[in-house]
Amino acid sequence: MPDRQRKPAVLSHDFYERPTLEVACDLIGMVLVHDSGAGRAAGMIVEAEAYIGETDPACHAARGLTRRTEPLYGPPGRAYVYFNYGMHYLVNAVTERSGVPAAVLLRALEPLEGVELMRLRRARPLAPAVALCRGPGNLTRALGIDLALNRADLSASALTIEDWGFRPGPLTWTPRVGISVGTEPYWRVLVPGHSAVSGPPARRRAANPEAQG
DNA sequence: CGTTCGATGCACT
DNA sequence: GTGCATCGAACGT
Repeated sequence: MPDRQRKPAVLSHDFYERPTLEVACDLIGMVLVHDSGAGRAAGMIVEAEAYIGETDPACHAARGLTRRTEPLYGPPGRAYVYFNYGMHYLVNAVTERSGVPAAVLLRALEPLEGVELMRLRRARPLAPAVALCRGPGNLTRALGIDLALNRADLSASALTIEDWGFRPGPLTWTPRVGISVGTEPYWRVLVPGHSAVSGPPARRRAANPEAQG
């Protein structure tokens, strides 16, 4: 667990109302917290991806405004949660400003609180703690995030993102993963070498802190 | 170590 | 009917 350097502070809407790539890298080290009836679970964000506008072919807004993509066009600082592959919920933080469809997909967390609750929710409760929130589908499962939290206010709801003072070192940017278009830009940001980052073990080990900033 | 593939349900055309 | 911003088990090497 990284050293905590200050008391938790919930991120305000201003944090999200900025260029999406800035928000994406600044989210690394922040803490996603879900306070539910079942209890509290939280983890530090170690991997994220930016999806930016209707011209980004991998962004859900590439095909325009629909009922599903409506939250992307809404105010920044809200959650955009959707259901994928028939079994996984994925959570994004909406960025930019109203009318500009953009968001940051949260892909992996280092568990900090509620590890036992995460185990109860996960399909593989015996996995090492660091693997409980590795991958975008896994982290929503571990934190109990589903469509009920779509459009939730990330500054004032059961689902928040907070600054606990963690400041990971230099970050690495790579192409986004799991998509068939829009793989050119390096819009995935992560803590290099962190064992909670998604992907095969070889790739996680291969990352080194010198990679890039 | 690597790759392949089934599960599973919904939004959108 | 098609295609997913996935996961992990089951294989092959």
